[in-house]
Amino acid sequence: MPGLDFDPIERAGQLWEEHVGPADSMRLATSLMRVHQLLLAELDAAVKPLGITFARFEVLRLLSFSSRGSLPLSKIGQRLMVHPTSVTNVIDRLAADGLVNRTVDAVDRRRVLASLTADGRRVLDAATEALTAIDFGLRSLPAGQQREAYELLRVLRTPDFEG
Amino acid sequence: MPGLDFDPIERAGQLWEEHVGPADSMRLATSLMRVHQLLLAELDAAVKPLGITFARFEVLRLLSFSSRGSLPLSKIGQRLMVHPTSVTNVIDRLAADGLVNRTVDAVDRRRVLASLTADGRRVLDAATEALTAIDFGLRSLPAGQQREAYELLRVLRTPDFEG
DNA sequence: CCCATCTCAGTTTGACTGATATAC
DNA sequence: CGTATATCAGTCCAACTGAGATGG
Repeated sequence: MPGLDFDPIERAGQLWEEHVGPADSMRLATSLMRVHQLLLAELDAAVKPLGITFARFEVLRLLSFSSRGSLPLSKIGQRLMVHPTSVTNVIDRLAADGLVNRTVDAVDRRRVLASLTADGRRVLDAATEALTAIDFGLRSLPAGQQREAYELLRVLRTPDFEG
Repeated sequence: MPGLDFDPIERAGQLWEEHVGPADSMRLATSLMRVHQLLLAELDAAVKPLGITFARFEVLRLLSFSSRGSLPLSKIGQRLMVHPTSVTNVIDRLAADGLVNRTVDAVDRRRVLASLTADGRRVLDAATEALTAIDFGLRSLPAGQQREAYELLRVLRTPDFEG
């Protein structure tokens, strides 16, 4: 729809080199911002018919992968790198929609455990199908290059896992 | 600070392969979300002492690169891929802080031109220095790999420029 | 007592929708 | 007239800060 006839980030990079200096990091940072925006819009649109966002899909997926079928909110926050109050918020919404249950951990009653409901499982499966069908918004990149990009970006995530 | 002793996205990818199927696109999409979050937090923190966000920095930079020294809001939206109402919003804030001026285009009076003030120029220069000093949050990646990552991500931006 | 866990209230940001005024 | 430009009102989301309640 919009469609410029040139690459605006490439142009910004050229001007940066003329007026400021080396532009590699500025170009990549700007590019990451824009790719994130495009990707998130596409992923959210894909799961919107199911009444969730991509962020909520990630929570449902994490719960489905847990061995006990439930996880304390604090662990969800650690795994998804989400702020404690944000976890409370997203679980609030998922619970209001009947996709997860909240239960107090009998062993440590400070903890609240979240688990998938039957509806949550159904929504997760449908979302998985919808996202797989669009290759997570990345179909323009062959699988090999997806792996290359993943490995490059992985270095930038090392603060997450003492790497 | 948090610091898991494993890579949570790598683990999610392994479980995805066991339970769902090929995980390349899921891993890259999740990785892009997380890298964006880390990077934006660092870039915003770097320019926060100047009273701006990274998004506002991008507007100031774009204005400084324009040949006339001013741009219609519609053009700003096209170049930065920002929604019209978001442009109005960000220019509102920059104008309230005295960093840009708004003037009506004498040639086409539907248009509003934004231009840098002297203060805006000073803030832009300081922000440029602050961001360059931290290599735009990408110092963990050598310049060569920054270019590789940029080229890979560029493919994902082709919807932006009919490429 | 201190610390961990979760929640609540409220702020900031950015992206969006739909409607409107103005000018070409 | 229809179209383009900008704005306004209001929604939604996510991240955050600071404060508090509860339990180990």
